[in-house]
Amino acid sequence: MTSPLAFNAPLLEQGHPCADCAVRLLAICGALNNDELGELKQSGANVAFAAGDTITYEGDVATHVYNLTSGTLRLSKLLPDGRRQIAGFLFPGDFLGITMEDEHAFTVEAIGPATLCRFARSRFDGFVEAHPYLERRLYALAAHELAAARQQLVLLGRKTAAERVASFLLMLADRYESTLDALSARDVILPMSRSDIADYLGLRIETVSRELTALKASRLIQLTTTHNIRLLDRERLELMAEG
Amino acid sequence: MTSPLAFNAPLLEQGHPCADCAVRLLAICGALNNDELGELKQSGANVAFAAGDTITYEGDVATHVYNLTSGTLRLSKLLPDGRRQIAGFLFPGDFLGITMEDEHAFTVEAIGPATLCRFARSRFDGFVEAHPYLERRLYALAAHELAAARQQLVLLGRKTAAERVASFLLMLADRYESTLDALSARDVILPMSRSDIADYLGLRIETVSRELTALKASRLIQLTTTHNIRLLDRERLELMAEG
DNA sequence: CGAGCGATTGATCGCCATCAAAGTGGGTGG
DNA sequence: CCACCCACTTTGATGGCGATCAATCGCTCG
Repeated sequence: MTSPLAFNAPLLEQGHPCADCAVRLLAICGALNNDELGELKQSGANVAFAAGDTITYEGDVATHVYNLTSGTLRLSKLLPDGRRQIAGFLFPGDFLGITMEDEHAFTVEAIGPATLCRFARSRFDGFVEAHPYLERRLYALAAHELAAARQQLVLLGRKTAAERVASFLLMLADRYESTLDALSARDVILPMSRSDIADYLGLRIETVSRELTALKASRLIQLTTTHNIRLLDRERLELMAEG
Repeated sequence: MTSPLAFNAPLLEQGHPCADCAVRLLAICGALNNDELGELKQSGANVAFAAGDTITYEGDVATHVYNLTSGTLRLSKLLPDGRRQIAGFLFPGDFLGITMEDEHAFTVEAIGPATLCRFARSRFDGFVEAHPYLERRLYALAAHELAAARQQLVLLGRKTAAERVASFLLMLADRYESTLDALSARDVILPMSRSDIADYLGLRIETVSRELTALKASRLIQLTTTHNIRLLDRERLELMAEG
């Protein structure tokens, strides 16, 4: 899971190809000025995916990098017998393609309809080389993702089911909080299914469901709909998340 | 867990401060020529730690970066009630300091006696800025660590105790295999205690011990000493590691 | 209105944790 | 040099959390 790490950037003139991009100030584009953005855009293309579509397969050659402009993605890995672990979710503004390997280490799928800004890896690499601060930005993104992944190691290695679910809700809330178009940090939208949550938290869907029910019974959350949760007592939720 | 990612580099003249460094070709130093290495070395200092010493505390301000020259380190994080998760181990040649945050996210401790090459973060950052390919190298390191951490997520989220222990032994073997001074990929040295292994694998020490005993009984490994294991059937071990 | 899928709730099972005790080995002091 | 000590490891007995198996609910869409 990543945070948008928003940047300040000047407004674009009308007609610029990125002028109406919702995530222009996030991810890597926020570090670029108009001219650079135009230059980069020339080698990019908008691509759309439907719910459930696969963007990249684990093991495939990594020919492109992407910026997620709308929707939510999941990064997952399968064991031979079908057990699945979701390594993280990507939200609008997130960059997809931090790797030095030739092959994708994870399968990336669209949870709902999603649009991405795609660049050929070769051209992107060349562009990065010509813009050193982009390199630094990519490094910062990688370092940030690394910290998040290691935090998730603590969750998977040592937390109870209740702690995992509480942590997950707070993570999502923080994520929305740091995003520009957040309604409120209290109202968390879960774009993913219970199955996705379970595979992210190292649990089964029944356990996720039970823990959510328990949180509701304790008046810590309110299940507005299946995919909308209101945090009623953030403080107690934080205590619960950390054991 | 990281791999050394060795580089080719010219021999140093006698008297160079890094001439007798065992890990000069690994980590980030391998990407530098003599003059650059000398320049970097001027701002660095060798520091030694004893078994159990803490190099950095979780939450402390990150004032330095390090290159591990000898020994093994563990990166760990504690929950308020004392539960511990080890996020990874560092081996000679590994770089310590991939972060964009001001504070250390993890506690780093020496498992046995260890020596490190230390640099003030401010000076190191300046040096990196002046040497763009170092920046790229750091990015590659971060990407590599990220891939390793995400692989560990699969282990912690979805693997059984037996699979975790088998995976761990193979990871260590791969690690030694890619290191120059490896005796043989069959003979794995475990510098860390059973407690460290358990906290890395999300298990208890009793379970680690039991699984090692079981592997021995199945003739998959041989416990030369408590901290030396010989892999007798790598193929079956690999099957076991992946479920 | 009915079909079908995802989510919830309930009952039972099993893996690994926990509690407990014995074994082992390395280091120190007599 | 040896005996003791202490920490680490191994082995054994039992228990609990979350998985598994199973049934029902409820929403969405034809």
